[in-house]
Amino acid sequence: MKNRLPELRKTFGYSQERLAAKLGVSRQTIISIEKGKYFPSLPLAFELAATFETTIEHVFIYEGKKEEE
Amino acid sequence: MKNRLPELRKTFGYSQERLAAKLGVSRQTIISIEKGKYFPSLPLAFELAATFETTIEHVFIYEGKKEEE
DNA sequence: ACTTTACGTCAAGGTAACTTTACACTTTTT
DNA sequence: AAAAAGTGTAAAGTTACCTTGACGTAAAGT
Repeated sequence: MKNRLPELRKTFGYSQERLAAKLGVSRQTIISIEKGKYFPSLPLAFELAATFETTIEHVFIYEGKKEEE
Repeated sequence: MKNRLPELRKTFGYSQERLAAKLGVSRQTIISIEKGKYFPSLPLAFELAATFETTIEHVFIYEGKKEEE
């Protein structure tokens, strides 16, 4: 799962801290998601997409679980 | 957070059990998500959207952060 | 009537997402 | 040069997601 968070965040002029505050999560959460440590919850993914005025699919690039069944 | 899971699932002719098997999750998980007990993880949301050949935004309707039930 | 299929609840337990706090490094600003 | 802003790591704790298993009900097939 790749994500365009760092680019989008910079485009919108947010620091990690301000973005975290805007979304109501911790800075650690932003860092961890940007670094791919784990996936955001679906609500947080929606909030992120809304913040950057786009879709979840545009922010997060899901490459598939493993192989298709 | 509403979702169109039951309708989409029926449209594609899946029982809860077969859908769960296809996605590699338990039937409980499908039930809980359909009933709105909790939100799916982002990867699972992607898998669901892919299964129903649409977008996450079409399957799940997010109404904002502060929502009860 | 009985078995199967489908949907649902409840409960105990594990793991992943998220939190808080603290510390370290680099770059920018004063 | 010192402070401030921005990014990063790590540890320990809480909560949300997901699991397995048992059980109940009702509809549809033998």
